[in-house]
Parts: sequence; structure tokens; C-alpha cells
Amino acid sequence: MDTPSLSTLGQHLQSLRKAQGWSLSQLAAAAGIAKSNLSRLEQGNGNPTLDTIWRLAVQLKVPFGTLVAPIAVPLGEDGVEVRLIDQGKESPQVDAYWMRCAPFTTRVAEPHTPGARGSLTLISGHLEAGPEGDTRRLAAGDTLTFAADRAHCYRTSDDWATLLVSVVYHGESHR
Amino acid sequence: MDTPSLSTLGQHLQSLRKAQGWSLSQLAAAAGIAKSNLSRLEQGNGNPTLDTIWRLAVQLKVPFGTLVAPIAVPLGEDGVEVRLIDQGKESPQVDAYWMRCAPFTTRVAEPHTPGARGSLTLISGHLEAGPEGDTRRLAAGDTLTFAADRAHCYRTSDDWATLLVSVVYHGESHR
DNA sequence: ATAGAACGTTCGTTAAAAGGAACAACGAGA
DNA sequence: TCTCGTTGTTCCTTTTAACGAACGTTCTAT
Repeated sequence: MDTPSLSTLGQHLQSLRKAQGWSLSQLAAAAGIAKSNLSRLEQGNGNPTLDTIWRLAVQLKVPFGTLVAPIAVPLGEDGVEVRLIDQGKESPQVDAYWMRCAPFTTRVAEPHTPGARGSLTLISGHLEAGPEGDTRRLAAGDTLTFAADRAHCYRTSDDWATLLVSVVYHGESHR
Repeated sequence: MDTPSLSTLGQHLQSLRKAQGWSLSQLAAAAGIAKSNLSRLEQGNGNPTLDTIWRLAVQLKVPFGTLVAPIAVPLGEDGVEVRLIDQGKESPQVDAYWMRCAPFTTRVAEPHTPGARGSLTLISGHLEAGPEGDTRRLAAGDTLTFAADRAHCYRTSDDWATLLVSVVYHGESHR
């Protein structure tokens, strides 16, 4: 496994810069780094320092993580990538996930503990989701709540899908 | 302006490592970096390379940005912290936010573009939220959808609140 | 045309990040 | 007690990222 696709960083860096109307020289000056440095980075060579990345992120006004790990992150084997965003500690417990599914993939999730409910918001793309046998087709912006204590699935057809999922575990303690 | 508090990175790095039961030597070996390197980083000195950060993030299983900008990020002046999780690029456009409010704070959000709708899931704590004059009290796990093209607010009383918010901009292009 | 200013690239030098070995400190077992 | 293994730190060395200047280009204005 290698670094987060150095070339990807370069491309992303460049597209962000151009999108904001900066020239390479300008951005380098504003960020306080040598333009030779920035040039090399955009070409996909090089392995920038935290300090360098940070300065660029500030000037480009991106949340930092966005700069280095563009949306196109490594997917899991099954074409689905899941990231835990946050976890509530109180009762009822709530887990929040960010999720991305490649086209033509199906992900079947095991039932959670009894009483658990899921809530889903589609950020982009199209998705068919819900308890098995009772799925719904969703478009960007749609939300869906469903019983998470039964097997449920996420299925894409010819489009990607990015979504937010939160699971609420009713009942005292489920772990 | 200086780098993202190198010392903060160090502390966070160390707490993450210990939380997962790694020893410094183990983690360094697993990540494929010299332990002298990791040691120096945890002490707050040094300015790690993207490659180094990446390898550590992978082993610690954190979304990378989390490593350098820890969860307990500085709250805004108003006691509210907001993080952009993701942005859809298609139509309708959808923005996804993670948000955390300190006790006894009120955040009033400007109306978004006409037709915009908001969707909210409370991850932990208690919160009163919604369009002004039509707010609802929410507990962990509750969800709420509301018209986002009117001024709306988020208010906590004696408890913290962590939530997921997504905004759907209906209409062709709103920017 | 022609001087000027900006663009982005390539080069050699320098500063510093990463590597590697030696180190003292601590705990577990024989 | 004494050894062995592991902890995390501190050196010194090697590698390399960042710098700064020079370069060829392109475009504009005189």
C-alpha cells in the first residue's frame, strides 16, 4: 500500500487552484512556499510536509482532509466504503456513518439489535435502500428512516451513491 | 500563522495510539516507519511528511483529517463547531455537515436559497431546533426535516449536542 | 518587432525529515 | 539474582523536501 496517490493530490491541488483563479506563482507566494515546490507537487512527484499541506489548505480554504484524500478514496473489496463519523456515548446510543457505494454494487447489512432504527440521507447519486423486501429508490437529497433490526441493503445501479447513515440503538445497552 | 499546532498532533497521535492498545514500537513497525520518527512526532517536534501521516492514519484507522485536526477542535466563538463532511456535485446539490454545540448556546442560521430543505439527526445530547417560531425539542437519535429557506436555529440548554445536518438545495443552480 | 511582465518548469544548494543503532529504564520469568 | 525482552528516548547518518535562481514561453503593450 502506498501513499494516498501522490498524483491524485497533485491533480486535486491543481484543479482547486484553477477553480479559484489562482496562478501557481500567486498561490505559492500567498502560502509562503517556493513555487518550485508547488510545481513539483502538482506534477505528482514529491511528498509534501504537513506544514506545506497546511499552508496550501488554508489558502485554498478546504477542510484539509479534502485536499489530501479527495472523494475518490480507496473502496473496500465490495465496492463500498464506510467511515465512522461519530458515535454518541449516551443512551440511546447513536452511530453516524459516511458511506459511498460504487455503481452496480449491493451491500447487505446484518440486522442490528432489536428496536434499532436507521436513518439515511442521500448526498449524491442514486440508491435503492431499506429493509430487504421493502426497499425504496432514492435520489440526491432524499431521506429514509427504516427498521435496522432486520437485514437491510444498499444497492446502486448505474450511478455512484454517497450517503449519511445513522443508527439508533434503542434499549439500555446493546454491546 | 503556524502549522496546525504540531504539539496538538503529537498529543492526539499518542492518545489515539494508547486508546487502541498499541505500543510506540509496535505502531511504528506496523506503519513501516522508524520509531525514532514516531517518538519525535508524539513529542510535538517535527513536521511529518504526507507519507508518514498517511501510514499512521491507516494503522490507527482514522479518516486522516481527524489525525491532524482532532475531534475536540476549537469551537467557534459562539460555542458551535461545524465541519463540512461532504458535498454532492449533482443536482440537486446536497451539503453534509457535522456539528457540535456547547451547552447554553444558540446558533441562528441564515435562510438558504428558496426551496432548500434541511435534515437533521441528533447523535448525542439534547437540542431544540427548527425554523424560528417552529422549533422542536430533540433527544439523541431523533431526526427532523425542516424548511431551510427560512431563518432557523439550533439551541442547547444544559447539555451538549452533536448532530448531522444535510442541506438540499432545490432549484437548478444556487451559487 | 520588441521590451516587459507574467507564466510554469528545471536545476544545484541547503535545511530538515526519516532511518538506524545504541542507550537507560522497567517488568517478567527462570 | 540475573537474564531476557520490551518499553521509549537520544544520538549520528542518510535521504530528500524545500528553497532560490535561472531558464524557456507566452502574451501584452509600446
